[in-house]
Amino acid sequence: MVVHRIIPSRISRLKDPLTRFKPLKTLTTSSSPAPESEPSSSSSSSSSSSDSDSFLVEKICFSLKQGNSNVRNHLIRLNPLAVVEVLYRFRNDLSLGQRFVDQLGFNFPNFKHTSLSLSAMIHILVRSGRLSDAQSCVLRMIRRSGVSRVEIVNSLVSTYSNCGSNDSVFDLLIRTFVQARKLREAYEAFTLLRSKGYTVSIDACNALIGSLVRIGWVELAWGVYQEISRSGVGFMEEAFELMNAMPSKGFSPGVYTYNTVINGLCKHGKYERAKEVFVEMLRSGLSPDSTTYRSLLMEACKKGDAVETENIFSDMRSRDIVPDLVCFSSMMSLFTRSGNLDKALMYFNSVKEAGLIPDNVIYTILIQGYCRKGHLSEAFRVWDEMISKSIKPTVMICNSMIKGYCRSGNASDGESFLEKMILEGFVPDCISYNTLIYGFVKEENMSKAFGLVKKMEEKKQGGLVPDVFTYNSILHGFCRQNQMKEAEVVLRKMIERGVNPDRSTYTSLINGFVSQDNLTEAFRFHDEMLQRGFSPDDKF
DNA sequence: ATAGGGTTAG
Repeated sequence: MVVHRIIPSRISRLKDPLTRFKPLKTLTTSSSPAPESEPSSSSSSSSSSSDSDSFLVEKICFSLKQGNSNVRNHLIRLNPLAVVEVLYRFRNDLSLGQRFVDQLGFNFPNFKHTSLSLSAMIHILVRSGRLSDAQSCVLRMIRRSGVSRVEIVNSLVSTYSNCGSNDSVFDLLIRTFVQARKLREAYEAFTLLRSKGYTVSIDACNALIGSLVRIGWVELAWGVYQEISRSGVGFMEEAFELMNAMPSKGFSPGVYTYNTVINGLCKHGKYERAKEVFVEMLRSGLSPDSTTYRSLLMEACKKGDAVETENIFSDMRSRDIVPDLVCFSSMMSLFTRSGNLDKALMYFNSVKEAGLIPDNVIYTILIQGYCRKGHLSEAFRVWDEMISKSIKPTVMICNSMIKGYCRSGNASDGESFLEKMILEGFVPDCISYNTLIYGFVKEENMSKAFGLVKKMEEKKQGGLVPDVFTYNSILHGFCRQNQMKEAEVVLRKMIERGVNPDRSTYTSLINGFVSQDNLTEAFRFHDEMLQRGFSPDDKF
């Protein structure tokens, strides 16, 4: 059985840099270092490499090479420039470089580093593969007050070759900025590095682009993207290399980057730009995947552009990319919104042809489409099919059916439907009742409407609280029947109950008074509406 | 340690 002893080099490999850089009480000698005995940059600051400094550097290097693990006595007189000097000496011996860094951090956690000394340590740690330790140095560097991005980048760059470093140091810098949510800084550092001819890996760029896109700084993300694509061959080579290196992951970094940018541009309504990037993607020889197409397709749907949507869709099919349920539901929603139910039904059938199983959202959209037009029998056909596939009707679907009854002028059948569903265990919500209430109001059946308001408040029906939609429906009903006194009572009641009137409330009131030729009252409510911060309806 | 979601009321 082997007993492992804890030796200094083991301590130095402890994962958490903070514990390592903190002096351990049990290990520090009784003569703990007084603050004034700690090395400081001010003590011998002026000369960059005085004779005493270079002598000190020699002594430290010698001691470390001899395997003398405790060079604490020498380190006491150390200044940041000497740190840099020592690390330059060890550029070809990473284990000694690490030992020095660890000794320094272990004995003097409060050493007053400069950007240069931290940079040198970062290079050594990155080369040694100790990324989390390197990252804590980066954090230390970027958190030092009054340090500009230019200084940070310059420090890393000026110590770069003497430390025998490589560009993955810059990846770490960018990633650290990104993780610290300092995206402006990350972007500036990226730009600076690129202007100096250094590269940042595709991965780090993607992390930056993704974060920029997420907070809406699509312009900056676009800038990073352009810089990547402008740098051309090198980057693309790297992309393809990576792609070949990890086929098991199943995605290509090039496609990934484009998808991030395209999706971000779509999300922020910059569809035309997204299309430009898409074209650029095709030109660079990459194949768009379902994510690429979904971003474009969904944005085209949201815009209500049916022609564009169908172009994207057929383009996608021509590449044998199978659209998923989200693509289909987006398209069906587009066509039901514009009243083109034939098209919606066509895509509903395509769902099955594509080998997908329609879910409740797909059924909702189709049922809703029919119900909005009052085509109850079609809606029921779809409903029956849904039930036969053992998909349970959701509140939303039931509400759509209620809407369908009301649209076809049959609010009381809608109420029967609701009651039947309640018996089957369905739990209605405010929208269920509000839809029905508005249906009765349109049929000028105010007593039924009132009855439902009472009903929705009953505990056994769910104990729902009437909201602004409920009150607006009732108030609207009174206004249409020229019962303006009653309408005002409703207004007062809703305010009293803490439900704020909205633009629709005032529109009903104003319209009611106008149709009675009572312009004084109409203007009074018009002013009140403006006072409450609602802009007037287009009608005025 | 990297992108990504669809459906309801006046």
